[in-house]
Amino acid sequence: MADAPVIVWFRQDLRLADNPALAAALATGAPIVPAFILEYGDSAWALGGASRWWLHRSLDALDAALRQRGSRLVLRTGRADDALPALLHETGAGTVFWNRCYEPAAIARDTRIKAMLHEASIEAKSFNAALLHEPWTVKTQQSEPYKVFTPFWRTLRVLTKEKPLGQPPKTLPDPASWPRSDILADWSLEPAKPDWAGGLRAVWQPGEAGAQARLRAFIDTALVDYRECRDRPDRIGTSRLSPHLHFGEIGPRQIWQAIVGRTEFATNGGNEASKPIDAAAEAFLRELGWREFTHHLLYHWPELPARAWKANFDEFPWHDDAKSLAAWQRGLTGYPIVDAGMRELWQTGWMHNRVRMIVASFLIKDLLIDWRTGEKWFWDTLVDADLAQNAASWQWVAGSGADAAPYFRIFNPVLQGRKFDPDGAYVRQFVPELAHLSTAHIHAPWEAPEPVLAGAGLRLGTTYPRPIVDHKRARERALEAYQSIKAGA
DNA sequence: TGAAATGTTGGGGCG
DNA sequence: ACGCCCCAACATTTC
Repeated sequence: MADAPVIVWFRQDLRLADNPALAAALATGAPIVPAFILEYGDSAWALGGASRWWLHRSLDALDAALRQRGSRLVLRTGRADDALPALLHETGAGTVFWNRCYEPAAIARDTRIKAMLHEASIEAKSFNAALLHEPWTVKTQQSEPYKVFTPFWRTLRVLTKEKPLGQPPKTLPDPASWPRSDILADWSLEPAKPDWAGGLRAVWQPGEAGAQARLRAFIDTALVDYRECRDRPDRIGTSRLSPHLHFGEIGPRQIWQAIVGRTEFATNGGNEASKPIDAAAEAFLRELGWREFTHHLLYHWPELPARAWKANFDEFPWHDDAKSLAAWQRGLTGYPIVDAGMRELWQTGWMHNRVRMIVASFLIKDLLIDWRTGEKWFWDTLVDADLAQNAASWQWVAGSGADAAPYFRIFNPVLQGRKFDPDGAYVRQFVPELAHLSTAHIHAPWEAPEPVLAGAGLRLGTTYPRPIVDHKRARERALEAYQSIKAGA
């Protein structure tokens, strides 16, 4: 059986370095058949449009990287329950390795498949490539999953020592013959008519090389100022690693190691400059901690994407307001910082985190629209759409989630704009019709005198909308609505 | 990982 | 000089 290959089933681990399933396959010395199975979306959380685009590019990149090592990526479609056994049969493989996914549907699928394979005397082993720690291993002293971030983080900080695995060898052992593979282009993951992905292509380089480049660029340029600039959408102050992380083009252990390694290097220098790097590194790793926290939450509360974590929010009197929803989605609310964010999302498949909080607060609290509506829109439009992150973050803003923002925390879009986009550069970039408005009025154009508007080539209600709600009144309305469910808290 | 309302203080104008 | 009022500026509390 020396020639019987091992199948490495790629899923959300589209990388070669620090890939435990691939490393385990290599350790067997057997030929390796790397495979990816595209499952038809039959759930509420089928791949969104932006994710499909990214996946195409990422699979293409993975295939290219494998081909540089004398291997290739075998593509199949259909239910994994059928496609995987078929591939095992065709290749004569008796072993399949994969890295775990932690979404409820994926856990159910993998559990089912593993049992089926064991039944058929096929060796099936899974590994952890996606998280710093397995969700079932991080617990409070009472042996409960953490519900509050800060104590979770304290524990995680101490627990995390693991180093990433290195690069695979220059050549992967290939099978005597390659099984049939689909043609990636036939999957139609990329948009064609119309091709709306131009803005995405301009910003992103999906794949492992792109992920590594982002990480290096972040550490070299933005990390020092991370604490000061992370909330500034007008700067490149964040890592922008989220889509790479979601697809597993880079793993959290690799990022952790790169940041900590960089810190030690700076500290050894013994100069003053090492201090801010330490603080910055800590602040950034904390965000990696939030990612970990949300994935653990979803593991322990599989209902997180669909139902309020705090049950009293089930009775919240949400508004069904198609017109306002459409204005929000298109970036036509009349609040420049909100509109800039929604248009950045539409154009680039991504939105700065600070602005995500602002637009989410606006949808939930100013428009009183159900957080699940926003969750679905983000799911379809974000290149980093991630079930755990998306669900936990929307519930965080709504106030219904674990360790969530208190319900009365309502963002004022004008103040948020002035504070985090002080020069209006972000608004001007994504809301070009406001480009010539002075900084003094850029976040509240309706307060500008008529001559100022005219001078900027603006006609409110025509070239740019008036605010679709009055924030002051919307805030009062939201507080009343929240009051109505408070009794059940 | 807010914002608004309310409370307190202290400087300066003014009778 | 003194008390009174006004109102920033800052602090606290409330939502």
